[in-house]
Amino acid sequence: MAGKRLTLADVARAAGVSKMTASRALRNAGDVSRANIEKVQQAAREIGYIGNPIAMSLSNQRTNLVGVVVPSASNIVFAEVLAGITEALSDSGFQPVIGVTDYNIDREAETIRGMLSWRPAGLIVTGLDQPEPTRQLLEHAGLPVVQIMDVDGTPTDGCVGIAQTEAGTAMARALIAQGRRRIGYIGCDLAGDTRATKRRAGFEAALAAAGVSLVGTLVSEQPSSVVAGRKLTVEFLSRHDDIDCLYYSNDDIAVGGLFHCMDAGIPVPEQILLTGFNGLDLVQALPAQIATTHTPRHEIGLKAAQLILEAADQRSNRVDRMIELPTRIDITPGFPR
Amino acid sequence: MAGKRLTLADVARAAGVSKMTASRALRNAGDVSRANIEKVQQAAREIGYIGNPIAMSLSNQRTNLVGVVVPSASNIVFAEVLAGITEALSDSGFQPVIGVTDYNIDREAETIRGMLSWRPAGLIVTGLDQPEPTRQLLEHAGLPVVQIMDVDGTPTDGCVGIAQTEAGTAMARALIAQGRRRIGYIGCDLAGDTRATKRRAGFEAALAAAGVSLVGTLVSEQPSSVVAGRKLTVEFLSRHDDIDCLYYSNDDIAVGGLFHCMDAGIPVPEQILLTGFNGLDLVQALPAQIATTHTPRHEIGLKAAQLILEAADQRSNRVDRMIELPTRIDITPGFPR
DNA sequence: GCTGGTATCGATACCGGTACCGATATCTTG
DNA sequence: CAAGATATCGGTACCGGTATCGATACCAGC
Repeated sequence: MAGKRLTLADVARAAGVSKMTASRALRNAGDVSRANIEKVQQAAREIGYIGNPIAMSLSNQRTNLVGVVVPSASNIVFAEVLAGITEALSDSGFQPVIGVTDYNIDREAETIRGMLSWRPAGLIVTGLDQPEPTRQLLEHAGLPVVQIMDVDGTPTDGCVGIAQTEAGTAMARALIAQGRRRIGYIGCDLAGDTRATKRRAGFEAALAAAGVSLVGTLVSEQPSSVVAGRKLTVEFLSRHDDIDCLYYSNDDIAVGGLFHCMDAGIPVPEQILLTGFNGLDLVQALPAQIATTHTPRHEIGLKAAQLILEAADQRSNRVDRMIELPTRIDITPGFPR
Repeated sequence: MAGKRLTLADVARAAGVSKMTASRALRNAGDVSRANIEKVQQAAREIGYIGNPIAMSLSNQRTNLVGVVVPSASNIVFAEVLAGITEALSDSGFQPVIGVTDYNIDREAETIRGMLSWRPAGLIVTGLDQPEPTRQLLEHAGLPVVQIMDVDGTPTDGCVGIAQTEAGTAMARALIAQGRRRIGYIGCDLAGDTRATKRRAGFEAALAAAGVSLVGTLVSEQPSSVVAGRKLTVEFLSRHDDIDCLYYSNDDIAVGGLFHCMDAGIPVPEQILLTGFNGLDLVQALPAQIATTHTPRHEIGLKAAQLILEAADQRSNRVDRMIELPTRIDITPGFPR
């Protein structure tokens, strides 16, 4: 039943050695005879001792925690990034601590501050475009920081992501190559989501370079979802009916758009080519083709965590690496128009 | 710039008081004059002091952490539960620490053990059916534990979820009421996912009570996804063609099934009524109707976290409450057959 | 036998907070 | 004015580990 938790002193007593020797024995820290190592480990096992990471952290000024800051937990994209992070950390002895900001910069600053107070072994933060005070916070944190999702800018330390602006540009070129000219944009570009904004900027720039301008734009401040995408599409089409292509800020809303088109009898992609972003699993199974840009979400999480682990391994407080992962455009030709 | 981190002693020195007085002033712990409270808080603000939760935890034997153990991070269902938990915790001063088990019971035990070593303020664990050793671990953890998703069984402490078996039963009755008789089951029932198994059991039992038995069953050990659902449906239909209804273990694979039916020209729900589980946002936007059971995923997370907060608030180490949340069947009548 | 080296161990001092209790000063009260 | 109450402070001992360094024992070498 136990009263209080067992401490190292209990192990030491059970093994008939000092606390110090017990500590060294359990950590394989040397300066202990083989006989005592076994005696201590045996004793620890028998009484069911579990170390106290809090005391350990206080003592040696570092933890086995990795802070992760994402804007949304329910968005499947970040969920997959988190899965990548957890996978990389799973057998390393490190534990992720997740913070969610809801795309709110104040909450982001607060979350980061809260995490730093725990002196984690490293920090993974979404995005490159924190406001200056937050950036300072990261800069002077004195621990490895990896910013993820994005490489369009200057990271404070490490960085793993994709070229967002370039992704928008590439898709614009691909759509033009498909012969599309009357293109609309529909987005759930939350204020805090600079990635979507960058893609859109790259997209519009490339269109302009080809002498094309957007027929119309519809931007919502709601979080993206299939339902939202469907509604936005209805609204957009009620304003602009002469359209041969729609660029959505992500797959979720593009899929919503597709569902509307299917119900409305609009041939996709023949009449309207729908374009999302991310390359979600879902997209491959759809009963009609939509274009998308595949992004390595899982791998972003994986790499980011690996960078932290490497830095922690060599007791460095910097990562100082920038990793750009490739994206891939997936576009099935519609009938030529 | 800074050399090392600021400590309470620095604040005390700056304010011209003792460590103890500074500590009390910052916590509003009483026994401090109004003048000193302001002097200390002013000093803390000026030098930019951030408390050290590690030292604090070691000292008063409790943390502001809430451990959360889920089987999957990328599954949207758990992502939404996590969102609910983060929401409930967001302004409470508590932080969630998330652990992912990948439906592996060994990893689950290990994860829980790791979390307990941090002495969190509480623990939220997915499922009621941990193996005995793990159950013991929770039982003797000496802190509030809430098991979530499921109320079909005996919780070790608190519990927030839905009646899974009953959900299966209810859907079976609803389908029979719709006139469906030739029913098949398609599931991604991972070994560790006892919820899906319970629903299926309830479903089959209710069918049997109505004198109906499943035409066929196809179960996969892969994680569920839209793509998987589509493939499984193709396989199922190649074996059993005389079907008027399919019960899937969740919405993801049901949607995959729908997509196949749409491509294959099978009228849904007229010829085959498709039935998922969860009531995902996605389902409302589909271009064809599928039936589903709405589950309060977000609210499960919310309530679970609230229970932990309440217990932590009154320094209790138990929750001792069982909350069953309602589900709602959403079924649009197809043409009578 | 004495010296220096190596292996092994434990006492002590932290890490950065908080709980507890005693000390001091001011204020009441009879 | 003595005695007790109240408000406010600080010293000290923890919480449960680890780093450091000195102590001890045993060995080889001369």
